[in-house]
Amino acid sequence: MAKELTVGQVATRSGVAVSALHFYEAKGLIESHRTGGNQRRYGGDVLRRVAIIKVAQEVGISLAEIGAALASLPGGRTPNRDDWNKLSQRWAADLDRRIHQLQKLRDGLTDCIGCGCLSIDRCKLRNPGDRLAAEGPGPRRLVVASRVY
Amino acid sequence: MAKELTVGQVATRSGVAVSALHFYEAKGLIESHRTGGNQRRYGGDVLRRVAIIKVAQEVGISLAEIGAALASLPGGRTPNRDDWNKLSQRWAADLDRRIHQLQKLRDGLTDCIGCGCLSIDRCKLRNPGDRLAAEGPGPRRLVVASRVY
DNA sequence: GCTTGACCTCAACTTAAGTCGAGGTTGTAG
DNA sequence: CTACAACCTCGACTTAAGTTGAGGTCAAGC
Repeated sequence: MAKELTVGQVATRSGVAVSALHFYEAKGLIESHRTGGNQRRYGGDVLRRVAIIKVAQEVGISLAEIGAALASLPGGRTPNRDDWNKLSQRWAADLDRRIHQLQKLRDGLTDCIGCGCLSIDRCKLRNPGDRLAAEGPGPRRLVVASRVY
Repeated sequence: MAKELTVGQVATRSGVAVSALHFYEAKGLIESHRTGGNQRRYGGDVLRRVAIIKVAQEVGISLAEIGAALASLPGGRTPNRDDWNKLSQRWAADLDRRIHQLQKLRDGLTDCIGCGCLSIDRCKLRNPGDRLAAEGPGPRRLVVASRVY
């Protein structure tokens, strides 16, 4: 049997703070069972889960989305190569979309250099149709949320 | 003389909420003078300023950075074509950097598809050297802030 | 001259992703 | 068997970019 890990061990091995692990657990992203003295013990699979969480975060995916993705893994078991495949592909596609959106914005910005058109309605960047260009998991997730919901 | 605008008028014309305009003013991004009855009145230039703020935000630039950029405009005057030029170029360069970072991440993700290597230290995505790949004004500005400062 | 809608300030709340600290318990090395 | 490190919970705090609401004032049309 793989040895059980304490929070501290998971923290040092994964490079994530203990408080963050507590937090992930509260959010249902990872799980543990408890010792008689109410201390957490983790199976070795938690390291891979945390690794996935971190990678996904770097890719710009929110914990909520990560949680949903992890929860959607059949049976809630430790993700295997195939599961990871699916997540990777999904997230790579996400990333692609965001890259394209940013490229569109960049092109618009380049076009606008020197045009001084910002207050004019026809400017690409100010065109409402293109306004959703920066949508998706981006810097303004909060703003988007508060605007939309 | 260009007619003065009320907050409400600026709000409808710019598509930004009144509360957001108050907020921008508190942050020093826009200015107004007051009527005898303490109500805000704006010059027409505020519309262009707000337009610039929105575009910059869509590009992923924080209000703090936008404020700094606007404040750096010589004399605090209404930005003219040349000023806009400089800002555009700066922001386009920013955007470029972020696009490249995301592309690096995407490539890493693609390489990893099916490799099942997440728990292995040599994985590109888990390599500490590449960890800063998602740095910069991105989705995790907050996270970065709370980690770094 | 009064009513109604737009405006004012200020404080509290929101979201995400945690961190920090207080006050108390557990587990292990010596 | 005791000291001390590591663990526990819970609540408050952080940042960004605003929104919401209370309580009060202003301006414009009739």
